[in-house]
Amino acid sequence: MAKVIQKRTRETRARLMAAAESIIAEGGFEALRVEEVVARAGTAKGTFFAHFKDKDALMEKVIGARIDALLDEMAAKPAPRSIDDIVTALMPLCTFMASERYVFDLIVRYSGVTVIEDVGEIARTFERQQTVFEEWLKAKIIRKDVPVTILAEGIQALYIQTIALHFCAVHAKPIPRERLRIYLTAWLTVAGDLT
Amino acid sequence: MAKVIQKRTRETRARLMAAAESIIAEGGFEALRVEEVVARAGTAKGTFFAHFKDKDALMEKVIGARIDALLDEMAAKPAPRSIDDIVTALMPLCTFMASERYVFDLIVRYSGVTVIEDVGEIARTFERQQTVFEEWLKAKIIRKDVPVTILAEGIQALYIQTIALHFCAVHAKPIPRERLRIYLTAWLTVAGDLT
Amino acid sequence: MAKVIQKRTRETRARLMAAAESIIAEGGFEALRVEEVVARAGTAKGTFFAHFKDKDALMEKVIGARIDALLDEMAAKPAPRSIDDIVTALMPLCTFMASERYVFDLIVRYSGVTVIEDVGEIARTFERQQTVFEEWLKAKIIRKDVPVTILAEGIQALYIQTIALHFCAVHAKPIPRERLRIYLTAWLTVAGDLT
Amino acid sequence: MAKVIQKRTRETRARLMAAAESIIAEGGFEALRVEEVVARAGTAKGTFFAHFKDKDALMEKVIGARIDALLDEMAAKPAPRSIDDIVTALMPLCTFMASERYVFDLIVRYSGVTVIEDVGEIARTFERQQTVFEEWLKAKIIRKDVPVTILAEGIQALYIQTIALHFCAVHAKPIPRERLRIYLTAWLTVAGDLT
DNA sequence: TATGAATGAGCGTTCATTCAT
DNA sequence: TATGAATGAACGCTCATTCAT
Repeated sequence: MAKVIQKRTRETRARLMAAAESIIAEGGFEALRVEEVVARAGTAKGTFFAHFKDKDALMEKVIGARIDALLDEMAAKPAPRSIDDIVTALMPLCTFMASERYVFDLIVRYSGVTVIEDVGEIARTFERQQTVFEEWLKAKIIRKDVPVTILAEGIQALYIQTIALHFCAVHAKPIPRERLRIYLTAWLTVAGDLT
Repeated sequence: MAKVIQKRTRETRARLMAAAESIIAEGGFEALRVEEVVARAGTAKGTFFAHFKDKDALMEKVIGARIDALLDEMAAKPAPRSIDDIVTALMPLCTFMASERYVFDLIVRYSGVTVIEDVGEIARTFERQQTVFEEWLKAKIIRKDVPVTILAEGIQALYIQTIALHFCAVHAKPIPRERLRIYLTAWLTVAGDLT
Repeated sequence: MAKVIQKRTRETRARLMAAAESIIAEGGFEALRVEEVVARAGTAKGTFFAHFKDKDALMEKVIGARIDALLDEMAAKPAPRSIDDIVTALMPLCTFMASERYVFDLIVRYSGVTVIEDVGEIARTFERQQTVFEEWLKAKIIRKDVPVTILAEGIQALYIQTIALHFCAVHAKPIPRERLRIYLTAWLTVAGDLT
Repeated sequence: MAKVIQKRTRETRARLMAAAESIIAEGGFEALRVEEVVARAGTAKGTFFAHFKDKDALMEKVIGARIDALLDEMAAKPAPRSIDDIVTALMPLCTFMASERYVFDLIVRYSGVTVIEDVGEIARTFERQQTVFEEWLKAKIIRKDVPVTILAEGIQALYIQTIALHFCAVHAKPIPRERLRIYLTAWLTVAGDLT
């Protein structure tokens, strides 16, 4: 009995998510309006807020799913063997995060756990990123004088810095992978050649 | 005659700034409302926007002044001689930037130059930071395999990451200077001892 | 200068009121929607709430105006000379107040002054009613053993009771003036003949 | 078997009523939420509406029970022998009805019979009130020129008016029994002395 | 009977920003 | 420069009631 109800709930939520996805596909994340979501999902507005605390909670779910998909791909491929490989491996993630200022801001805002019991979707993906990065760093090429955990956190700091600077500049697309390469070379090696 | 008008203008602007400062002193940056500012300054709302392009422009002015004051202190002291000294020197800046989520977000958003001709207050202080950091790095202790400019940018990336993680955690004050020290040790030396 | 602005304000408010009146004329008070008012007035929603605390405040204004108009008529005619005359004179007011359950409830709720400094429109008309009633009662026909003020308050109590009972019964229109006549005969004379 | 089910039904209903009573005891009638009632009763929302037509039906039950208890006390005492006695006898009822604006409004709304077949709890107590008042009025002190039924209705009108005015004023507790005394003196005697 | 997810329609709010005077 | 009424677009909320299971 309880299971049946859960099913209906899941279906409604799925309809809401699908509606959100279609809106985002058409006009981007920033253009998403709650009113439009419920209209497309064919539900009442109250239903939306019964499923998601607020609009941001939905955004977290959608963005979290996207990042998860990217991390799946990253984890599926063989670990990068060089700094350049790492940069290449990071690019899809960077590209997504830099796709919209709105998305970047939202990710940065929710990238951490505010209260332990209540880990948000995005925060969860950031923890997963750490795992993926650490896996990469077990390869031989990397400096050994710094714990892998710290190196992984640094990768995050440096790719986020790269995106931040990208938004600051006069929006020169694409993401400047050269800057990211320089950062990571310096960060991950002890005698990097920076040409 | 022109001078008289300029004087009145300056006075109005000063009243607006003073009103803003007093509101911030009482309730923090986030609580500042334009409505409240003009009420305290005894001007009309329109007057506010005749003096500041928008609310953020006022915020930039106030925050820029604060950072400038901190940079003045940093520049006045002798250059730090060790990683630990650098961390210590960075703490006041980190503390201010971590004082409010709102302040941190705003600084990050405006830390870069969007359009060359229109360098904002905060962006200007970030350029000044680069100069200060580069000055520090001319001391002997630092790795030589990476250009000073890149190292300075990395310092920024890493102290910002430290603050970001600080906001994520369950707000364990004070700013975890230990994390910052580890980051900078790894970043600035080629064979740091991290014990 | 201030006068010019006041003029614009007055015009906007007039447009809002006119829009409200037209909606009420078409569908009654209960059917009034704020959204529809601002749509017809051609103003923003924010403007509505800048002029009226809430929807009820607008209702008070409109209903207050209606009652004032009725009181104007009542005051313009010669004072009633008999109980029957009084009943007749009261009927337009009763009819309006009984026109919609929504209107009656709203009038009853706002008929008093909650805070001295903030006399609402409807409360004001109730004070005016007292004056009108007292004027009537100066005629000869009325009992002299009770102060006019008390008698006037009683008239209010009894016509409201009449309307309340009217709503309770299975909505037999029109307002049962017979019941009101009996009440007032008993209230205003010392030896009324009740047939 | 049927009996067993009836027992469970009765128990559920009792739990709902008890939950409602405890909420009212803590925060008053107005603060009662169906959500909270079912939460405390440990039932589902649907169950509530299987037992009570709507929220008002529950309110009627609770308020009706309170008024009945007051009427029991009134009926148990000897009939009042003077206007002052009547006022005294009415005070508990007035006090309860004036305890909350919400209660007063709800009672006024349901005090009459809307459809003959469906006499609500509150309407029933109002009919009972008539009987009690009429019983009182059979005593000698009262005017004889008006039928007892009308006098009883008038008592209702006037004590309700008293409460209404009480809500209007700046909430001067307690209920102004002096005003009620004046009203009833005028209503029930032919040559009342109001000094 | 019991369940509880879904409904629904409108209200009030927010508050930086604009613009006619 | 100064004024301040007007803008505006969406958000979040309310919460009694319904209905399919």
